[in-house]
Amino acid sequence: MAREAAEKPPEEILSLWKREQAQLKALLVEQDTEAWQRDPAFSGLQRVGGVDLSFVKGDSASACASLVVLSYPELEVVYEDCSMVNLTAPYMSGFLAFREVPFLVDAVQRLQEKEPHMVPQVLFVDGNGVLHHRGFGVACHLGILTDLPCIGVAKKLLQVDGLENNAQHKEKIRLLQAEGDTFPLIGGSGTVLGMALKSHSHSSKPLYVSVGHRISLESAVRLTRSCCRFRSPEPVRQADIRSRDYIRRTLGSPRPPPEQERSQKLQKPKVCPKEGSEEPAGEGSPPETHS
DNA sequence: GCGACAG
DNA sequence: ATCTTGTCGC
Repeated sequence: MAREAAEKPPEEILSLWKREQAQLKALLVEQDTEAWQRDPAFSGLQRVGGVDLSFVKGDSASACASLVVLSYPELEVVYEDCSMVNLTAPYMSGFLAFREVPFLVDAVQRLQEKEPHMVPQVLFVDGNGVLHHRGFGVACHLGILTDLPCIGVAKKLLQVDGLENNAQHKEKIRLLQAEGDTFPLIGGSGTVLGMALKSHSHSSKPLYVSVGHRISLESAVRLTRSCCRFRSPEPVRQADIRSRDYIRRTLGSPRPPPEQERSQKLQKPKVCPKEGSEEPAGEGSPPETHS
């Protein structure tokens, strides 16, 4: 049933994907387009969204795609959509969107149809925006396909355009002192591709923020700061937590070793190796928890 | 053969 | 992404 995702796509496909990224990139807007983005207190911002995918452990093709919407500035979850999906494309650095974005777009469209008033005014995406091999990461891709402002938030530095996670980079990280401290990620051409941000006082590893669509880097970093209760922005963190929980509740224990299985084994003793029986004859029926 | 490699 | 418990620290 759960086919594995496809093998590495042939060069021909990668060429098509690169062309598509280039075409969509022409539509990219890397500045603030909304009034609330320029407001010192983000007045007018009421809903922030987050998306993420979590995978079933042994299966690189089965995942739970989740979209959550939080109230701003309270950061309380007001909408959640989790759904199991079967991925087709394999993961390839530089082409993450072709693997994950179709399911995220689906989730956004479901929301737009069913509860348009709940559509978020900005989406936090787990991955990069313009900090990308061809300047068009998954956050840009999702932004263009949904026409929503998007912010790319990665947990690891994507080493592109001269950016390296070398000793100097690590030293800059070490110099990030207080929560909110940043340093620019400057590409070979001198362009600022993103910002490393210490998003939480107790986090030694920074967040790598970059523009997805319809927001400036300055606003993106400022809003990311404003949405972090812990290391990652609350919308993404909630999407992550809830997608994992959904998997655990769904496939986590389809058949939690019921007592019946144990009695069957006793009735049909297959093997009784050696003398020591490790299992105390007792039972361990996990209290069925409902809801 | 070795290093890179968002999620 | 996932494999993984306890553990050190505030």
